[in-house]
Amino acid sequence: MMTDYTGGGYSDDDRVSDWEHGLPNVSDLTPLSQPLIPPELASAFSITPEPYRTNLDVARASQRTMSSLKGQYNNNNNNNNYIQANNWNSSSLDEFPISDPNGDCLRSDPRNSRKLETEVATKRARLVWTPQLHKRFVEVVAHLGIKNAVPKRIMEMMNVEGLSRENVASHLQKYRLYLKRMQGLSSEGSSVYDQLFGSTPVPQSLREGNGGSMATAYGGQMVAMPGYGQAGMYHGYDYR
DNA sequence: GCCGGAATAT
DNA sequence: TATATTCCGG
Repeated sequence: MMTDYTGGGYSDDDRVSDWEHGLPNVSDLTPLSQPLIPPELASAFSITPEPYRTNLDVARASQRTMSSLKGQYNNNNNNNNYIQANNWNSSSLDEFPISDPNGDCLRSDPRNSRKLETEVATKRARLVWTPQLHKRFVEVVAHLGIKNAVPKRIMEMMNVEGLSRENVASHLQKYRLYLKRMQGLSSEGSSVYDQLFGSTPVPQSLREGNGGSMATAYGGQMVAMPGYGQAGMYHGYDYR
């Protein structure tokens, strides 16, 4: 793909920069959501008007384009649309409640800022549950106890900017599945899974709840979600 | 209308 | 598979 007419230190990058420099400014462009032919004009000339597109329509279309391009070239820059929390300072359970919205948290990472928020109604970027976030999640669930560990409460107590109730609900669903699965697999003693993945104990408060009635809801077994073990390694990154 | 949870979609 | 979205009760 790289051609060989790069000479005299004029690299491809330079050429791209020059090319980019000649591109029109964003403000010079007509928004895609705006029809090229005004509806009145279209009807006057018996032209079928373009379908109305909202900014959201445009955003989705462009997202489809980008993801199809991404799939086509399968490059390694695949985390551009993803939220990652790499610098989450986790804190232990006894430090609750945590109220540090401006700390080193989820959206403080530049990659987490939503693009073109004001210009286009973008869909929220897909959340990545890093080990830090997951740890926080588990701590909060433990703190709340099973009765109160519902998405909204968890979300509030996690106190992570931009984290939605839906994010939490989805993760909670999976977490419960793991708890149930582990319970089944290791009816007594430690299972193979514990040795394979390392294990995160089901927090005591999760078993106690507030009323203390739900003693064996999950059997008091050791449970871990794969990928969130204590080793601190996830997707090849060392988060410790 | 809000919410939680399961089912389903991407 | 991980996460998002939809669906259905309460």
